Amino acid sequence: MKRAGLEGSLGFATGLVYRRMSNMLLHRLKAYDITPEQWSVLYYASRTERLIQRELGERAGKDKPTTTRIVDHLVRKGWVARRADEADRRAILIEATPEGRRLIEQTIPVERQTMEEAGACLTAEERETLLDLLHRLSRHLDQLN
Amino acid sequence: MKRAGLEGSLGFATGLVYRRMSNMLLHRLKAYDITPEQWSVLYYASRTERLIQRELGERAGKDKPTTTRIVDHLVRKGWVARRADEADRRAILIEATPEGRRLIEQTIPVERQTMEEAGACLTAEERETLLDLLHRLSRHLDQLN
DNA sequence: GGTATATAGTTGTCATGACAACCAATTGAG
DNA sequence: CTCAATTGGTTGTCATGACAACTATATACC
Repeated sequence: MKRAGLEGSLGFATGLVYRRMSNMLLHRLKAYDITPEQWSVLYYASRTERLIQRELGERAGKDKPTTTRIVDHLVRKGWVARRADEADRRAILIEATPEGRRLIEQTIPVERQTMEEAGACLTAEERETLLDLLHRLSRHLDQLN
Repeated sequence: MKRAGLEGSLGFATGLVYRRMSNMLLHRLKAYDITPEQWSVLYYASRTERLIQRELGERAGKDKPTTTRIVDHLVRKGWVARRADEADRRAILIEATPEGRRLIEQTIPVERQTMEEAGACLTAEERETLLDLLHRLSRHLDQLN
């Protein structure tokens, strides 16, 4: 199919969709004073015990400096705590506080609902297809480095 | 299908793919001293005559402040010029310079090739499907505002 | 054991993107 | 015509993300 401008570019198309989705979620989360990126980090922090900062960042898809700064924000807001790792003194264990856990439980439905509405123009099957294609791309791009 | 963590979230998946693709292109364009976002704006500037800054930003999917700043960079590098619009004295016409046009012609194959490699894990048909789903999402999200 | 290398984290700088506040010019309603 | 609202653009602030440089600790190799 012939497309005008950059509409045929995968990078351009994913960027547009990502920014719009992220923005939509930003507004829905505004009442909770948390950004989508902070939310994803707090989410993973709340799901796992004994997670060091590097692992947390990797799961959330963030690099080291970004992880440091997002965790800084979460600490300042009282949603996670940094704790020494006695086994490896370079490492820092990140733990969600009770307030952080409460916030995540409250907002999981907000995230779900937002993604639901964002994807409402697609059938359930199309959404599955899209997720599958994105996951394959993601893994492929990870390997290219 | 059951997925761990945020893998089932469309926002998380598109964000991951977008960042990785954008990063890949950033490296490929490094030799030309242009970022992917600047590239997309210069691309549209080079495709159309008599484009005012707002229109340019809209096509490239940027808001007003972002457009101002990206155009600032492009002007500093000598790839576009700002020109008064006699019909509307609020508006500014953006025009790609010959150097800007030369750069875009040189780098269009770089962008194409990069997206080609990025999408190499998908069949041509899957790529079409993906683009179609993304375009539909993009339009849908635009309407939600 | 001692040195080179790798790993975990922090900090600084820059580009992008979101938002709000602002200026100037244009449009529209009366 | 006049004043209010809209439109085009800029600037400031903050969060995110990329990169490089740096510190401190751990691991590997001789």
